[in-house]
Amino acid sequence: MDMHWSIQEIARLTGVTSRTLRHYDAVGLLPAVRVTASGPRRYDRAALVRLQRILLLRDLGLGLGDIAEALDSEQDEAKALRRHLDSLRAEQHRLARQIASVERTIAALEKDPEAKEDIMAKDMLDGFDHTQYEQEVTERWGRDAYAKSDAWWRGLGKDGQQQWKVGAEALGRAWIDAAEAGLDPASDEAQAVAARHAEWLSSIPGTPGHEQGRPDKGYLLGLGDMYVADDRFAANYGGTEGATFVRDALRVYAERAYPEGEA
Amino acid sequence: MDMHWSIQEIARLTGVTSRTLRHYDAVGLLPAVRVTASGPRRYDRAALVRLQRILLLRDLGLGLGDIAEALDSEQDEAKALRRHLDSLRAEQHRLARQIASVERTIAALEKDPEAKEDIMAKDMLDGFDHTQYEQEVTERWGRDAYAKSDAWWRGLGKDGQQQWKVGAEALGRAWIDAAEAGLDPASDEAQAVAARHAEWLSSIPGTPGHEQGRPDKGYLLGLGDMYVADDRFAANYGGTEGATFVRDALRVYAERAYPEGEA
DNA sequence: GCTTGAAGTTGACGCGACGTCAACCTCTAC
DNA sequence: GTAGAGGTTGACGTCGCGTCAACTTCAAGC
Repeated sequence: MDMHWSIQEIARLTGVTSRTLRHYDAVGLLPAVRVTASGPRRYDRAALVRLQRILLLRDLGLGLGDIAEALDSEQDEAKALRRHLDSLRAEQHRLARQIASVERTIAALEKDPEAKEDIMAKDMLDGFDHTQYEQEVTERWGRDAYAKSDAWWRGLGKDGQQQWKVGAEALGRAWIDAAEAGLDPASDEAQAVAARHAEWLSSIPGTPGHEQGRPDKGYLLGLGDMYVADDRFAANYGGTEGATFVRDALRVYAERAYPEGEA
Repeated sequence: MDMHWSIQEIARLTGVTSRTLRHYDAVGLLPAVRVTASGPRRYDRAALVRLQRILLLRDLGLGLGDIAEALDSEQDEAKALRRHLDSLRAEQHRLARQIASVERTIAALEKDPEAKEDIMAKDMLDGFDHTQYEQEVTERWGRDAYAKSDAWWRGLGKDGQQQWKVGAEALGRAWIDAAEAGLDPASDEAQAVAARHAEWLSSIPGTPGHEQGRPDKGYLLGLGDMYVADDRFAANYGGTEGATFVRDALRVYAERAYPEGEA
């Protein structure tokens, strides 16, 4: 009645490779008994039972670290499994959103094959009329602001205009990602995007606050409302709900970045 | 009108880190222009456009290698995206199955908390009555086969019996995984499990074919049918449909492993 | 001229769970 | 003696960068 098995016997028995067993030994997940320091590994019945539990949890998708925790801290496999389940569900939602995005992109490519350049990397130098926003900007920030802004725009030149638009695009993607991920507008991730947004705005000459190196608080809040209210702006942030997320995040950012008494 | 930007400008513009840009340069995905070999990297408008396409595809979940292929081989972004979509869907199904498994395991743990040992690592030395299969084995393979088998079983001893059961468990998991993955019973993966199954069977003294080092062809096929017909056996392979998968895979294996004329 | 700072450069390690050599030892069988 | 089976210990590769570390270069302020 043998009291132990060789590494190959365990491997054949359980269907894992001997390399895997050596790895589990190396990381301490399944220590093997050794006669001499550098002699063959031997496994006893207790090891075999432990390996079975390891494999069960591994099949359920847990990482080796989590498996070690669950097995060693005794009594909370269920807790570990529930936590794991949450992360699996989150991953599934992420996948679902990604699949939807890929489908939309494919559909757009198929609908208008010639639009590839537009979709894949809109040059945006054509088809974008900066002046279409004249009324909004003028009404909200005064004729002077628009005049400065338009002069700024024409003064940028081709490269500068593209630079501005690329920044807007990148921010749009970042906002959409954050909103679709279901983040809290007050979360660190969302606030980091808000900070990028503010920095980007203040880099534009002619915008209120440009001289101060950071956007005017009222301007920031007003922009947020405008994104939500106007579909043309909202489209840049994934529609009205995306724009709402942007507005909320900007509000939180404004409250934090401009303490009491500041304009 | 500047014709190029520094690495930091591109980073701020697009929201990626400079480390990422260096990486893309290093792997050739987005080569930068350099004045001297070890001087600063410079990016022009073409690079900026390429980077936008890279980021779009990256957001859709493609790997850098796939992105490089899609961008360089021109004209088949849609093809690359469709292939990617397939893998995303496969991953989603895998996740769904895994979630279901975790849920079942949690439910089992909650329903009977004391069954933890049974579920997590059934010792199986208790509660498993080898003799309950006497009738089936006897009827199908003759009283002599059962007598030899039973003598073998009792002769195994505690360790040997556990060894046998652990092998059966591991095979069960492998079969269930293969069946749930939607594999073809004739696929390489399924046939590899079938080969393990055959090897495991032939290792048992008293089974038809043990002396030949490989199971009797008829025995193998008969077992497959028995797994499907008898729920108690089928339970080891995830129910009737799992057992059906096992039977089909074993049939294919038998046809291939025992060419014409062989028994 | 000297210091400091900002921005750039090239390595190199780390992550996760092993697969996959490579080089070597040891025991048994012929 | 030699071949083969089965064991050992490294060490590299995977994927997409994050994160130091150590160094250079350039412009501004003292």
